[in-house]
Amino acid sequence: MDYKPTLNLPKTDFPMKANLNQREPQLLAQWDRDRLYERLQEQNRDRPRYILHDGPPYANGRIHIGHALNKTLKDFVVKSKAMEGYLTPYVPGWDCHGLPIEHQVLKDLGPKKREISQTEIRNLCRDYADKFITIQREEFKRLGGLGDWNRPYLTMNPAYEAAIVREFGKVVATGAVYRAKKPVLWCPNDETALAEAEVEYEDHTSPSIYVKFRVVDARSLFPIDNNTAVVIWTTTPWTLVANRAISVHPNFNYHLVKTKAGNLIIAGYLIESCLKAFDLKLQDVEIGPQFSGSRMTDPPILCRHPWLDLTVPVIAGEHVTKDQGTGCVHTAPGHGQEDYEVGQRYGLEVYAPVDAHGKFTQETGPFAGQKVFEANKPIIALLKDRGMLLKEEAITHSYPHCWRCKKPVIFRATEQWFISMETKGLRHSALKAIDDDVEWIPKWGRDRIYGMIENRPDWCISRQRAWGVPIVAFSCLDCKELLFTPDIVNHVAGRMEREGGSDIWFSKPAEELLPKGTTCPKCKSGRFAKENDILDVWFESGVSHAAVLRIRPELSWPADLYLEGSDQHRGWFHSALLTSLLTEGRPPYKAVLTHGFVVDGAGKKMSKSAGNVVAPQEVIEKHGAEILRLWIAATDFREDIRISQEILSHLIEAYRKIRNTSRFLLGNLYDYDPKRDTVPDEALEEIDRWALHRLQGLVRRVRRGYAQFEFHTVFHALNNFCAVDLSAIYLDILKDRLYSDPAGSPSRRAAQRVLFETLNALTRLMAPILSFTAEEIWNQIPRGLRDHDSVHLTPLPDVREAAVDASIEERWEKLLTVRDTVNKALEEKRNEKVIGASQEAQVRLIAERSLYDFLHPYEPLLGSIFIVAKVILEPSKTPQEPSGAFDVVVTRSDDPKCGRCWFYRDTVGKNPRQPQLCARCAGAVG
RNA sequence: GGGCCCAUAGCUCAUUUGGCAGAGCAGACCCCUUAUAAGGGUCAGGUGCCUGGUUCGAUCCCAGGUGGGCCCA
Repeated sequence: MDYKPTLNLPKTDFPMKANLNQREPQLLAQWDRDRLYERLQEQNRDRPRYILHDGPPYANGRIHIGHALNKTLKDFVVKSKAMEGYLTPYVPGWDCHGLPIEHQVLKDLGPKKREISQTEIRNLCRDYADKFITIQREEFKRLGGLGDWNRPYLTMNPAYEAAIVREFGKVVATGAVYRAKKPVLWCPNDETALAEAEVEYEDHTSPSIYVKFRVVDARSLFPIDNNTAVVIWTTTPWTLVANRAISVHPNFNYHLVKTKAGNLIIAGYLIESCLKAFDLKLQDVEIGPQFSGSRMTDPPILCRHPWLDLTVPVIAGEHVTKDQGTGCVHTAPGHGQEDYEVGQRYGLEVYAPVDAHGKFTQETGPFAGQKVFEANKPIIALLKDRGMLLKEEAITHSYPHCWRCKKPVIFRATEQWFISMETKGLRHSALKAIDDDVEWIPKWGRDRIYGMIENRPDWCISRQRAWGVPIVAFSCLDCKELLFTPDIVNHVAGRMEREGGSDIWFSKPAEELLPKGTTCPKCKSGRFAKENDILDVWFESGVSHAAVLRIRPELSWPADLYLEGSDQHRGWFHSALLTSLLTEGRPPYKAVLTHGFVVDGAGKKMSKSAGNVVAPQEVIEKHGAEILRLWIAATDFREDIRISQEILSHLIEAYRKIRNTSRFLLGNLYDYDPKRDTVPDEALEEIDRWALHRLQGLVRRVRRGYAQFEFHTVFHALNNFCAVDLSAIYLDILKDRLYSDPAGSPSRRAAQRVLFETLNALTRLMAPILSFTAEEIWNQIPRGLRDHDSVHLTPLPDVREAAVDASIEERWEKLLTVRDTVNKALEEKRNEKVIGASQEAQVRLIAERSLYDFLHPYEPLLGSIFIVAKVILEPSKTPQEPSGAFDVVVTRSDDPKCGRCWFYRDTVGKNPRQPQLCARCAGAVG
């Protein structure tokens, strides 16, 4: 006879197979339809706020795995904080302006780009950004993140643009903004400045020359004569026109080398290679006194420019290298980035006598009007003439070229806008704020940003581009006076806000933008020119704390948390900190959490060329966003995070374990109604209380994990709890009671009570991470048994102190150790084919006295704990055994097998009405 | 080349500060077929990146190196 129908086997609609890629969109639709985000805000509106401020991704391209990582981590924070009882408005944003979009638009336009206006280009850029915001928004939503996706902040919105201008105005009002000349990459062919991203490095042949700078004052460091010189090496002879110094490395040693070509100052490391270049042999020269670079610069040795009537100092520069040249570096602050920086430290003139066409200006005398590259020849001839040229040859090296015209570019100093790190003490206040006002998670984030702020140059905030927000400033056409008072800036900002954004700056003349009747404070003229530059996009996103946190009523300032990749120590954390300190006097965030980068299974960075890129869309398509979320949760994100097929397949396994465990819980609650069936505490067996105790431990660990943003501990705790405490121990032992005891018996109801509490807690604990699955489970709990429609509206479970029992933990640790040994003995007999299922086994436990005394009260339960037919407990007769020692003897049970519960029982057949059943089952069948 | 960081079983990670290296998953083998494209059990797995140093003792502290990541040059 088949007794299966008489058992209380699990029943549930919750499918074993997740089919996540189909089910997830349904859940997303449910959340959308139920306005889950809005309801969560409404429900928690009187709670304290927790503001996670979203760093705006760039509105360009599809999302990659790094985006998925970042947005999902943010969702973990938002959901867990909401469930901790905070009001958690989350407003996603996009960074819309900037070069990459402008590039792409110009590239798509092709030759037509020369025919259309700046406003038209800006419109195309806006369309482009809009398109990708739409795409990215859908891709982000697909990840399951909760937020105000319908009302994101966009840096190109008129209100945001106005806020940018107002913040710029505030910064101007502090007096920290100034204009100065700075070298930028310049394409003489296209007559435009280029950003670093706009240059391509190509091989280029340049003249390589060694030039003597005659020493005029050696500061008594060494004797000099007319033929004593510092030797420099350069591949851009034309920049010698703008030479203002010679840099040496303070830590290098330099020698005076006496040769027939003169007494030459060269770094020790480089003497050999230089002599070779000069066709000199070591035995032909005399190596004179040596001295460190720092001695040469303090006080500075003075040299004579090779042809100009100019004295140039020797200065210290860390950028000097020992792999090429002479260790003495020609320095032209107007024509090189490092030259500029070192020049700033010494107050050198930023001299760049080159026009937009790349031609020398009038002040260069004989070279005026010549293109700089063409001027190399006459300059070399001049050096040779004056006996200052030691060597000339051609060299092929990597050199920046314009991405558009493919021609070599130059460095050329132009007027730029800066925010000073010093005049208003910005550097100092930033460093202090980093230490005093911000929590950096992990802690080394502090060191990283501190070092950057400590060393960074002034912030160059101007760009010569079309797609951005203008630097709102005017200059008097008559007297060149600069006009950018806070009042004027705010006036323009107001108009931008009301009149469709920053386009009006580009479409209207200066007089229409200024307040009516504005005159030059200096010369009273009424004719003005607009500034042409736009703001660095880092300034735009940097002020989001003002443009978003200060503006949106549901948000507040400062943010509790900024959460981005570790590259943002240089980026958004940095720009937000500086702007906020200038305008608010304190940082815009209380804490900064950083995550690492996604790398492949071997720990290598992902790149198209390496072919190791994992696309989030593909993972979602194949396995579901839930698996992606689980991957993110499983890894310690503070370090680099690996992803590979292998890693994903392990997570899929872990997911199945959690899912199936939940399914088992659900399946055994089909006939349970807590209102009707809850048994009192006394009805719980000790193992039930052990399970509840363990559950409290899980709650404690998981809550701590969320509180400390250590999601991987949450994952591991959930995984271990499901796999070990539940699946391998408690649920395995419980099956007999659940299936075979009468459906309404107190023993079964006690088990169900535990399962219900466990399911409820487990589902909520997993909800911030396994958001889809938790909701799917929640949907399966009968409506009357849950106080919220969505699991995401519930609080995290609290540790129920009444269920915490350390003594149970201790006792069961011992019992489970005995169980392990019994399992080993069972396995031995299984391999000897004595038994198959453990229900066939009879176990004789011969225990040392103290263990015997401990086990004795459990004797009737041991069979169920070990899931065997029968346990016979005996005290050991061997004297003086170590405490806890015991023997296990496993035999096959002599009793018959119950046809219903499959245990071997001596009560089988005792009931004549049910001859195939054990006493318990006979009673249950009735 | 510089700053910051990382390196423990095939994978993901280990409970508070130096004290005999642990989980889960994967693997191999076995059981069950009443969570069933599920469930249970047993076993095997580590020169804790390398080399030195401090210490009674180091995976944990220090120095150097190797490999990797981010940022900068």
